[in-house]
Amino acid sequence: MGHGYKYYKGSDRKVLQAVLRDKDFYSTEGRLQLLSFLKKASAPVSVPEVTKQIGKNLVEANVYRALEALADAGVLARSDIRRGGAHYEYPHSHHHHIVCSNCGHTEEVEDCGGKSMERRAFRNSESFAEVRTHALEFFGLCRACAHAR
Amino acid sequence: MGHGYKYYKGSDRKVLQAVLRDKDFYSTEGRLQLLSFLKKASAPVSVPEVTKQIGKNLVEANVYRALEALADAGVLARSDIRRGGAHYEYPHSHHHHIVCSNCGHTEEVEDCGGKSMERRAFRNSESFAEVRTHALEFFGLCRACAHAR
DNA sequence: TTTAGTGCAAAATCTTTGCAGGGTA
DNA sequence: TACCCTGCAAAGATTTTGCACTAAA
Repeated sequence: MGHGYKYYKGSDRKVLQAVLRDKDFYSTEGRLQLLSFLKKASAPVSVPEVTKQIGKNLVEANVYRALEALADAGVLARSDIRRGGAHYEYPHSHHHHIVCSNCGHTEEVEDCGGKSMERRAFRNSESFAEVRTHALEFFGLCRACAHAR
Repeated sequence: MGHGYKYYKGSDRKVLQAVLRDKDFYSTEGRLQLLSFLKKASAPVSVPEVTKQIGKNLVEANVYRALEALADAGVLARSDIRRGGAHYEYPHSHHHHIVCSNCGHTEEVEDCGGKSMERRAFRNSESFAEVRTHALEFFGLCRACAHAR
């Protein structure tokens, strides 16, 4: 069995181009900007945020289309973080998040044994042909918000 | 340590009234209808869906307020299920869902060792004072959609 | 040249907010 | 009575859609 990733050589831009081609996406300027931006971001970002930060080169409607497609293809990870809509991030590693219910502060959580959970969920399911992915989020109170009570 | 639930005697309505009072909510007609509806539902439901189904007795703005408050108090469970906004359900038991990415078909998944995951996430976190809950969803393809390819 | 991606504009959905009046403890 | 809850109305945020045009393969 393979190792599950590809070794891309070259500059960041070329890496991202290769990622896109590998998934049968046209390698366009807009998508390269999106991926590049998300690759540098340190937390999941919402569509309006991405759009605003990148500037006028991209239209919001299209960012929705692009990020959703990239997430469906597994190039990006989507998390529903209970703060106004879907958030996306570049999955440097497989992980999840703890989110402060009060202020939205986010911290990464290392892997949870996700693949084995997926396998178990699939085995016990009655009507599913495959399980492709999962989403896991923890919610609580960060120390700052806990103090402010 | 306790067993984590209360034994309520009496009719459904009285049970729900007790649940509400127990959490310091006023026991109002609107909330009783919401809880009663969700208790019978077989899958997580969105706010617009609940509102439409229950009828004119409730205003959407209020359903948002009520369900969010009840979820925060632990009376309901919220799942962000990648289908247009938050969904709520009456937690007959602690469980999660597998959702078909194609058609939205939903099936329940038994518990995942959630409490121990929460404890582990909390222990490894750097800036959190507590972890209260978690959300976990699996995504895949149901058999019907897999065949239709 | 064939197919996919994009900008633009409009609409549909989902959600929040403020406030005055009515219900619950 | 005191406080919470609700309806109403309005605004804000998020997301989807159609279509003509452009860019990538």
